[in-house]
Amino acid sequence: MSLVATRFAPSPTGPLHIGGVRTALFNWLFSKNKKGKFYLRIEDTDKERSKDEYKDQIIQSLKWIGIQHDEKEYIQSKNINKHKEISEKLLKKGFAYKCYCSEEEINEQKEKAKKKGIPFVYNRKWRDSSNLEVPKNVNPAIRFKSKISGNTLIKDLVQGDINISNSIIEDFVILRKDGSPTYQLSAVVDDHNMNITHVIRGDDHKINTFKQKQIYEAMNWKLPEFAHIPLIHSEAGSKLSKRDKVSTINDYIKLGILSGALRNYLLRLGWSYKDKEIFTLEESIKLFDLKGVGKSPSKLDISRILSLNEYYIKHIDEKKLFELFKVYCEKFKKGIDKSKDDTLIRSMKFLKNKAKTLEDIYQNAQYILSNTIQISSENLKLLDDPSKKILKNFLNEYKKISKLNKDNLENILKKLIDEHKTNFKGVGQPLRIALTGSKFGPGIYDIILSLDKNEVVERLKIIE
RNA sequence: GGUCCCAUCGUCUAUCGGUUAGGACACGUGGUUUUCAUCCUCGAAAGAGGGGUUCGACUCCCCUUGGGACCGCCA
Repeated sequence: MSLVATRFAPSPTGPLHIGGVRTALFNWLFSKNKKGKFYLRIEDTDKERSKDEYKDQIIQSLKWIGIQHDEKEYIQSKNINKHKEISEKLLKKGFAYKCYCSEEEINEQKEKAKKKGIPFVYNRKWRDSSNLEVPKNVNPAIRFKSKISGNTLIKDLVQGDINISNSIIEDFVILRKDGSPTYQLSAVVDDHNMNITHVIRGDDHKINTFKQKQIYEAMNWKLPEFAHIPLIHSEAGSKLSKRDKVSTINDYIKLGILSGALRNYLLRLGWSYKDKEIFTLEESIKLFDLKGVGKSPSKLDISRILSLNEYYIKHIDEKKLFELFKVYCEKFKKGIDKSKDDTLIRSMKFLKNKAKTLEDIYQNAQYILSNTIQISSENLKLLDDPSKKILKNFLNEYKKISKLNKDNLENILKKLIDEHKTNFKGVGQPLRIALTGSKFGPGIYDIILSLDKNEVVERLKIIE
């Protein structure tokens, strides 16, 4: 079994944030690069906090960004019996023991440790309990018998060699008092059963590797490779929190970010390949490796995301862009009337040139989307009598045209500029305001050409 | 506090002992343009500090400083 297998193992206790998405991406990319498998495992052994809605959110997020897991997602809680079985084995083999300490006792130890300013390590009271009296009516927790002396070395594929003294690893709990397995046990058992070859996860799991390695050794199981990737920091500079405004995929979808852009951004956050900035999905699969992953944490940079998004908006197929736009509007704005579809599809080619996000397209397409044009009092002032006269003349000429194109329009405008002894702005601005209500927006020819002829007439008529 | 990790422009990063330290975003300038943009030109911008090793260090080693992670019967 030399087939590479990676997994992403989130706990459904909250919405997945983009740090997690990046971890999933790296795992997925790594396995696909090696023509291996990528699994999704939902770690729901914390029954109190796990929720189905979060599980769905996680799966949706991954799907949105283009990550597809092999086979059906694994639900960790379904394997609880297997985990318990292993715990039993460890107990029998003498690698684990029953701990009858009460919560109060443990808390007391923690308090003491805190006061002394030393790290809390469980005092291993029940490790060798031959002369202790087992209390009645107390369910024990099962603790793993960690090594007390010596050192352990982990060869991390990203971080390099990490060496720590075994004495700082406490006798961690593998089975709770209520008989349920903890993460340390479940993760190892599942990784082993799933034949995971590479565990790629956030830096914050590094210490767990030293605990988990001991379980592998006790069970005589093959140790997978480990790679701990640096965390993503918020713009403020600390670990990404669920409270950060832009931390979940949905936050970005709401902003009008395209999945390709975010995928590309996340890929380049902590990983690089020479000077290359833009990666198609195929390229990223082909080029991804763990060597390119940096060691230092990186900060989230929204302007970079926006700029990448701008690139993707400009380079995506226009029909496709329209479809995405439509979905975006349905979800976050008002649904688009079918009658506008053709106009919008045609207009994408210039709308996309002034947009960093789908939201920008929405703003610039207002003159198409809404049937009534709102003109602010400030802009209304710009439509003075001379301007109105220009508009009137324009309307007359415009009506006469049988076949509209840019050349025709250009001729009319030139003529008007001449006749009224003004410049392009003198004609263009009133036209834009009358047609769109705004001083800003797409090119005036684009606007006129994108609108139906009678629509243009109607809008100009209103200006009296 | 203990343990571990990290350290190049503001940000993401390239450099695998010898470079005028490169690219991208953001920023500034100039130009094209029909408004806003786009686009193009040019520019400013970095090896945290101190010791070594070496003919030569951003690159290797040590210390300091700074930042981060972990220290749950959460995952």
